Amino acid sequence: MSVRVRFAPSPTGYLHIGGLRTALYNFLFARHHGGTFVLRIEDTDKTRYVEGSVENIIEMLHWCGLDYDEGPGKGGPYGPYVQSERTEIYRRYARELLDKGAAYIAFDTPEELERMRQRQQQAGIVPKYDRTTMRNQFTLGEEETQRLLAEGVPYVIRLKVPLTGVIKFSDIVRGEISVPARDVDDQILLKSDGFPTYHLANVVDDHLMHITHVIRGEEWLPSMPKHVLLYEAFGWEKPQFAHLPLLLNPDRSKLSKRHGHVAVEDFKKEGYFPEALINFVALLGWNPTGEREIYSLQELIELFDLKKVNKAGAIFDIQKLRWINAHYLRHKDPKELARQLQQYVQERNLGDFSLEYLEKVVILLRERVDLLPEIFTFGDYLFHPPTHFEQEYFARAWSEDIEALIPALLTLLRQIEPWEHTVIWEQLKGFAKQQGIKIGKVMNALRLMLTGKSVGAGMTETMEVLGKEETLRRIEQFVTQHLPALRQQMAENASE
RNA sequence: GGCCCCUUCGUCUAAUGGUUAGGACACCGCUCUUUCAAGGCGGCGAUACGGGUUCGAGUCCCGUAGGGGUCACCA
Repeated sequence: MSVRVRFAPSPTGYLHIGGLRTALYNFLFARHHGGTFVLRIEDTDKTRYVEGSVENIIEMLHWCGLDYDEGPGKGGPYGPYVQSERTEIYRRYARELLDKGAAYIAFDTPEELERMRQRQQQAGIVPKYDRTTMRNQFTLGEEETQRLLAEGVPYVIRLKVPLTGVIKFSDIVRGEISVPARDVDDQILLKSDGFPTYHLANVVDDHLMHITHVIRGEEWLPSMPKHVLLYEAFGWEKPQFAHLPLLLNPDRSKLSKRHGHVAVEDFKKEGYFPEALINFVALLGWNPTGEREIYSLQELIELFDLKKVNKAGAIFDIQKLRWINAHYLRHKDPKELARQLQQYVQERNLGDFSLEYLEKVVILLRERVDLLPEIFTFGDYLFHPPTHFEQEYFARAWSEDIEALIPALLTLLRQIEPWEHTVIWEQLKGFAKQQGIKIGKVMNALRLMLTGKSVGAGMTETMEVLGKEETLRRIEQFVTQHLPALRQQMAENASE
């Protein structure tokens, strides 16, 4: 039987980084085995639905290269793939459970349930639905139940969990697990609004969609006994289960947006590459060798093995993500990067720059930043002449000697041909030697005049990218405009 | 609190019962050098604790401690 897995998010917001990891492992498992990857939307809670989430989930999965084979907008043999369009199915199966005696009807109001929990809490026992004292099929009797139903009194359908015995199941990553039945609650399967809860819908759909492996987050482990009971009540063969370790905040709690963003979309906006995000997230909880850090999606597919998934949760370390992103930044095709950079340029209204120019900018700065858009802050001077000059750097890099050399320097630069960094470098070295000055002093002065800041890419390379004309213009502008202003500032500071 | 899960450097992780417990991020140092990076080289740094099984335990068993998840007409 061929592998069929599903990613089943609920549309309550944006695709979460933890969701992405779950989706990724499902995807990798499916592709590794030549199976099918299904997307199913679990929107059985009308009150939590957020407009646009389905689109966001699909868009982000696509951006990451995790395209599904069956699902909303794509169809497939076991649709519909949106649970709110399948309510009839769940009602039918809930009725089947009723007929089989595996579930029962209950009429308790939310207030009554709340009071029950309070009583239990005060008595020091674990809150759990009490089948023997609440208002349900058993305490009310068949006749009364039918009467209330006929009257249209709201009701729910609950799972009839055995009072004794042990529920056992096995998990691919965690092995054998058993839970005493008395600790399992009589879960509501069908809500009074006619919608199913997760537990019913999930089990029914996984069965109907022929899912062979359920790969989901560890937060679902506690509800496994209920699901096991459901499969047994229906007489269905269970899929195999794999509960993935959680993604954690730095304080080891479940990953949340309290410690930074968690929406995949936010990482995209910040300029992370999907390859980097996938690469990073894949290695959170699984590792093929431990000796390598960089893997393409294709390699991940080839190497993926559910049995090697870790048991312990993993802290989401943004530092390492940045490092991986920086790695991709340094190894991607500069032409492609230039195209991306051009999009950012347009979004930010920074002006008109040719792809040719942007490619040079990328090559110049890619080793100095972790994220492509950081080029705009780190290398702002490549998009407009410097308007701000670091005072501390000015104090260090500027001197009377240097100032006296500017006319000669301009003359030298003007006649440099071709305007290439190796030639510029040789000429400047000769110039420094001839003037009896350290080359470093010349370079620092140039850096100050051309960029305004103390750190940046190689100076002669920067000059080449800027072009001769722009270089000369900036030097002249510095001397005529910025220098007097800087002097004045320095004087003001000194007098304070 | 009940139940369930988990525990190797600060972090992500590797290690058929036999390794000086390996790699990577971060940090530190050196190197390169016109600044800053990148790269190269090196350093720091871990089997939670206590018992047992075994010739031999990170690895198997038990216990303790710590952490997490979950206990809804949410998923």
